[in-house]
Amino acid sequence: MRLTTKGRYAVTAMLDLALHSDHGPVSLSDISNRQAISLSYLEQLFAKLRKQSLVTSVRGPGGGYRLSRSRDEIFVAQIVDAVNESVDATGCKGKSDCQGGNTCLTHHLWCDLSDQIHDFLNQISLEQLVRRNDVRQVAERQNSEGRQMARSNEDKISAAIVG
Amino acid sequence: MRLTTKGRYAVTAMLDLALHSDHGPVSLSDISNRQAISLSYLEQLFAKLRKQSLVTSVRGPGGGYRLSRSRDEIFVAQIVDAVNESVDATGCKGKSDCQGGNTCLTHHLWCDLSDQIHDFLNQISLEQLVRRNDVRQVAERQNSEGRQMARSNEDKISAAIVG
DNA sequence: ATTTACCTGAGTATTTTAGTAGGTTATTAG
DNA sequence: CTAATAACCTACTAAAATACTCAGGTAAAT
Repeated sequence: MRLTTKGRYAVTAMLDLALHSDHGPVSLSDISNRQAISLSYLEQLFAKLRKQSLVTSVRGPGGGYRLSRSRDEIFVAQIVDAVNESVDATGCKGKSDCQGGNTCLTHHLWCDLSDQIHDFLNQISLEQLVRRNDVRQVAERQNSEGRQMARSNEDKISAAIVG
Repeated sequence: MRLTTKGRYAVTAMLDLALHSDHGPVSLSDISNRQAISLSYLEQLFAKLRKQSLVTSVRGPGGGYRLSRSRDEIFVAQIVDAVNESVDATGCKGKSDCQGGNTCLTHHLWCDLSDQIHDFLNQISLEQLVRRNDVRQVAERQNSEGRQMARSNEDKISAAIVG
């Protein structure tokens, strides 16, 4: 179990999806605008999330992504694992031969730690996150900002035309 | 709290130090040989460990590093933090202004997760690690291999001379 | 048909990780 | 004293991961 910014991006995006999934599928460009994550990077992440059956996609106008199951059945650990495909916690690639054919000193140790962190993040569902007060508040603000965002995009376009 | 290979290297090295600290200071080249971590990389790591007062150094022949306090007073979380100087778990640099002056959706979330993982790793001391059976066994093997290592180095030297 | 938006793959920039090289300084064993 | 040892320091480099861009697809709705 590795914990890097990549996993954070994925969890943030999935949480955004969970927050807006009640009105049909959510497009990646919406998530991109709200969470300030580049569209192409989201596409890469969601390709992996889809392969792990965490989301389903709907093509065509009005399409986007949906959670593949209810919010209380999707856990943070699953999301992090989906985007960090190199799940080997030990650096030994699970082969126990990290150091000249033998297990390294902290091999078992890191397996244990990794398991425990994994268990911990596996108890936290999207549902629990959505219920958090701080998340709800930030989400509220982002929703209203979304409309302003549309305006500011027009500003950008006109600025581009003007020079 | 980030969890990468860098932190693992540091914990492995500190554990090696803990295992061999009963006969005076331990040199980085000893650790390098036993744990197969490059000397210069160890130097970088130990510079940080020293700044965080986790180890003390003794210069000159027979010198090396010592744990700054007893093994049951040094915790895995402290080691990981020492080498991952960018301790900001949120990516917002703790300023809560990660997204255009406002907190991002998962800001508080990642702070919480980070705290809990941190608490978890902060309960695990070097003393506990040293007591583990698997660690003792690997350490045993590495100690006997150390003597062989000296031989194989001579082989390398003679090989270099010959060809 | 055309738009929307997913999908794919290739490519780039930045950062982090890991290791090199080449020193200086402090210490000690001989 | 001096030669060896090992910490300490700086700068550089190679490789990998991360974050992002671009240029094209393809599928499904309007």
